[in-house]
Amino acid sequence: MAKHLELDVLRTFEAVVREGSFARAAERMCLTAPAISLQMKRLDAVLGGDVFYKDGRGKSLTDKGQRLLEHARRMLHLNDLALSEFTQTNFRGRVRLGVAQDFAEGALIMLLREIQDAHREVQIDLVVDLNRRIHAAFERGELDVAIATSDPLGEPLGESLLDTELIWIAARDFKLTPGAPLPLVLFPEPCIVRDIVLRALVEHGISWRPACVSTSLEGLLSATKAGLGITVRSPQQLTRDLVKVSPGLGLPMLPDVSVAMRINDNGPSSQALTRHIAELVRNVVLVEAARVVRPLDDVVGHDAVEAFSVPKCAVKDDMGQPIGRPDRERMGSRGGTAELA
Amino acid sequence: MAKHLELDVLRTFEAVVREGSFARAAERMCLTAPAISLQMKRLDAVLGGDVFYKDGRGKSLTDKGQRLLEHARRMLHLNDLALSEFTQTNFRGRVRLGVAQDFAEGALIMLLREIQDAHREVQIDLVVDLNRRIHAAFERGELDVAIATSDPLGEPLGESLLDTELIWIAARDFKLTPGAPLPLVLFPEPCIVRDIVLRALVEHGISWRPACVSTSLEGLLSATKAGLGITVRSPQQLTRDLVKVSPGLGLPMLPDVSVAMRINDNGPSSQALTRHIAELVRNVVLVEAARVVRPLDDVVGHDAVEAFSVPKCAVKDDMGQPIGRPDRERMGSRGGTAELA
DNA sequence: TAAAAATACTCCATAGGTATTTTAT
DNA sequence: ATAAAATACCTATGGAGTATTTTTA
Repeated sequence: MAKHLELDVLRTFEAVVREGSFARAAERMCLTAPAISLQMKRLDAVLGGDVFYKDGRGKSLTDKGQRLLEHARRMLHLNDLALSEFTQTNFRGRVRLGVAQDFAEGALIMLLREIQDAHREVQIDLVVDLNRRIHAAFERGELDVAIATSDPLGEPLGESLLDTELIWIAARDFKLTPGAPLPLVLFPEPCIVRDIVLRALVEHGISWRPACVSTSLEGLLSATKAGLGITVRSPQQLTRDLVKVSPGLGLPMLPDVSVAMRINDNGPSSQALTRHIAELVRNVVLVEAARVVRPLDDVVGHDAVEAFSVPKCAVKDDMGQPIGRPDRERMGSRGGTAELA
Repeated sequence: MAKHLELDVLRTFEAVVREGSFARAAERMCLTAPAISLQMKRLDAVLGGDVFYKDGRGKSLTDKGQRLLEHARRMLHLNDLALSEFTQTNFRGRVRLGVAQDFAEGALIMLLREIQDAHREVQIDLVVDLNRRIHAAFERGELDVAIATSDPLGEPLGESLLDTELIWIAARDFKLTPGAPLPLVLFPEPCIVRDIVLRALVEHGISWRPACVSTSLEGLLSATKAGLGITVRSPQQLTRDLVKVSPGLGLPMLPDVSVAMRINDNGPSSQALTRHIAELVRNVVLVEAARVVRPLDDVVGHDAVEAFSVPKCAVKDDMGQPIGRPDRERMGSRGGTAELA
């Protein structure tokens, strides 16, 4: 009656996207290249084709494939969670997890709670802090797993999980006073996003003032919601009240930032446990990144016409080359195709 | 590396629980009984045993099995959603769906939106109303699919999806005035829950007054939150502010109610489409029913000690016999075992 | 021409069917 | 005694490997 996707195939699929090539995916999955090829063919067949399209020597994801990826990640995450809960791997020990505030939200917290419930012998120490502080703590060996935005000026560190847009965000009813310095709602130093924003403003010769500086994301969002100023975050922070500022207002475009995951296998924590927790956290971050609030709301701006679309989230491979590249062919409501190889 | 659950096995597992027997599950799954037996054995093996325990001639779910069921339902739901989205079954047509207000919440609405997005040729007409009105509309042939609480006095109608507790709910800071008539927050007539509550109060000789009557669930909850009175709903309505009233206060225990799903195959809508939508909706209702807000909050009461546990949700089979029966052996944090056959 | 993916072909692991035994009411 | 599940055994499907061909930068 009901058909089923096979989770191994979906796992391979995810690996293919992550690795950016069948061959490397094969290695990761401990399979041969032809096996990968066949699995992807089967997957394509089950879904009625149009998951990949030929793109030179390699293949790329169609829009359909992109959406499949989201489903696949969700299903794999559930699978991993379930198996983690049931398989008595008598995990025990402590894992020190550091995340930037943007990630310390519902889903991650719930994951940690579920882990706590399932593995009473596991203790997870969560540190939530600014990106740079997370990186610093990791480098001091105080963290086993770190999730934080990469500094665009420095070397790419750890595994790049995804690229996220940075967008200007304001309260729905926020009115910009032309001529006056731009009222900004910011994290204090040392903050990567802050640096990016200020650099962009300086480049464009836009004057600004710190309307609100808060160490907590909560505080930032509240202040923005209250109309104290405008802020810059990833599109995931958009809500019913907090909307994207129209590009028409002349604010500078901001570069994408890369979210990285760093793992320290050699720390005092058990390697297996660390990796396991890291994988679960990685899943949750990727799944959440795809979760999109799709309000058909207007953006803030003078004309306030352009409803915003979904966040552009490009997956990158190990080499740092973007293998998801939206806005291409088959542009659907969710974004474009994603190049694979 | 990573192990995987097989979705066909999980589907079988779900069928076994739903049907209450390997043999009937075999029929539903178009397999033979030994095949079911083996699949369940494999499942058990992957999870390290303890999914079933022998219970007379049949088998019953352990607590672990019960939790597995929740995971299984989520995964199957995602699978069905994904396939529904991708498999161009060129579904087209209209389905008229009626649900009681308690189910017209986030998850169901989101499901409908996803269906809309994926199948632009499908139109779903959603009717939200009181349980009895939903039943009545279904019987008048105005609905293709109906989800509503069964009237405990009448015949069981349709497929019973689950049994839910009814509990007394009040605002966290609500203070009951001893001696005064009980201030109730209720739906107006004709309402099944209302009848149950009033009948119970009459039986116990407790006087009451209609502190608030609203046709909208939203209104009910707001009024309760505001402390206008106490209300009766399923435990899923519990939130941070709305907590369970301690049994110590002497309010009568209320019977479980059964939530039924009724499908009209022969209506003007396409049979395949109707069944398909019905299955998706069924999934979502079951998955949501398991979703538990587990605040470690106190209940309202004089002593306010007993933190409430998870809702008791027993799955029933076609014959109306409860096959999930909590509070038995191996009582875990989530409930007890569930008898199968 | 060199890389990556697709194809051809073989093999074997295993899931499911039929037949039978075990178990519990 | 009967209904249900477990076991034994067999068969066949199909997934993965090795070897080879095709593709394209």
